[in-house]
Amino acid sequence: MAKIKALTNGTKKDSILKNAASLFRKKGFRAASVRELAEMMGVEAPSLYNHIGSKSELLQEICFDVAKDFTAHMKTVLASEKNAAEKTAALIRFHIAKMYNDFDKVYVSDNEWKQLHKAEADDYLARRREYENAFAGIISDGIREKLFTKMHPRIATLTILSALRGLELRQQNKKEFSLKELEENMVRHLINGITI
Amino acid sequence: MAKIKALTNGTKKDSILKNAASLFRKKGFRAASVRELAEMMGVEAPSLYNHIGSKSELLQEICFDVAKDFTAHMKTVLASEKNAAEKTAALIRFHIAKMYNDFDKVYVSDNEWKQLHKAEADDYLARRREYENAFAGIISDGIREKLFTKMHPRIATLTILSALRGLELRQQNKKEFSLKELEENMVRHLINGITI
DNA sequence: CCTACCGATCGGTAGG
DNA sequence: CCTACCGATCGGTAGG
Repeated sequence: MAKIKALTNGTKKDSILKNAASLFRKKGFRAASVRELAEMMGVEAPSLYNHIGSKSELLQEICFDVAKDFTAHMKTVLASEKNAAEKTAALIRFHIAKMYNDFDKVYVSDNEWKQLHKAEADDYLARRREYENAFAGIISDGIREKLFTKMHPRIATLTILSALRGLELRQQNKKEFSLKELEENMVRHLINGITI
Repeated sequence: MAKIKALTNGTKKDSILKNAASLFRKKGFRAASVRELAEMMGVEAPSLYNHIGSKSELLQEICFDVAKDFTAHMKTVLASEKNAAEKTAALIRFHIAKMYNDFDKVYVSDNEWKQLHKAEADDYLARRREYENAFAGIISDGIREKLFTKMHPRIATLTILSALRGLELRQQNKKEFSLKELEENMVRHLINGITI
């Protein structure tokens, strides 16, 4: 009765996920069809179901993989000896590098998570809120330590995360500036803007 | 043969557009159905077609209405006597106010324009690029006038516009801070960050 | 991995 | 403004 699931080859599943992230980014999750994804993989649509459970599962794996990375990094930053400004800079750099090196997945996670099924979307949003609260906490520390100017920590958090999440790093941008250049400019801009 | 189109009542069409913007923002354009929109209006789906040409037309009107507003504002700023820092601040304030007062439409325009038909998407993107070029030009002026620090004008533009476009102003945010507070904090953050 | 196929949903039209 | 309905497309399954 139950179909025997092929052993997930690892490489194969990764390849599907990579193509899915690219497709979902370009067209949006709802506009992207499983048939198109199958074509990218060089197989017929039903064949994909030997490797995936559903289209929605692909989005889930993309979103929660990315969320896990950011949450893990936040944990190490919070546990570090850095001061608030250094912590903020480390978080900013991580966002930029992730976006630069793994654009499709991060972009899809940031922009298509609303297409997750309700339970997963709620879970994703909860993690996101937790991340934002931790971020705002660091900003508040910075204000208390007199590193940052007096301001609304939530707004500063919103501003920084908005700038980082909204980054659209097309191929053309990558020709205009390097990752290092992007990092240095953005860190300065976003940190100096709130530094005393 | 040709159906006689009901006179666009104005109020009615505006009401449809408002509901469409709200629906498209919450679910995304592709996931939002004409049937749902009809339900919001209290009619059956086919009845909507006495007021609209197509679902896609609604997205077009939302996106190009918003684009027109931003382009028009850019024109008046460019023609003003302000210096580069003042011009940049004026642009930032306009973005924030628009986002605050017309969240659904601006959000849909920023996040769903990719769902426009190819010709319109290309047109929209071209206008967006023009806007970004004008913005980057002002930043460059600011650097030349020694108001802004030496930096990559494209990256500064990307950072500012990304922060502004990515703003998600839910009801909850509006309780945490006022429009004025948001404006003052963000303008300071994004301008001080590049000011000498 | 494929062929054959299904039920659901969608945008939109005909006709009144 | 409604009822009735259509062609297209979609995610996914059966069965081999």
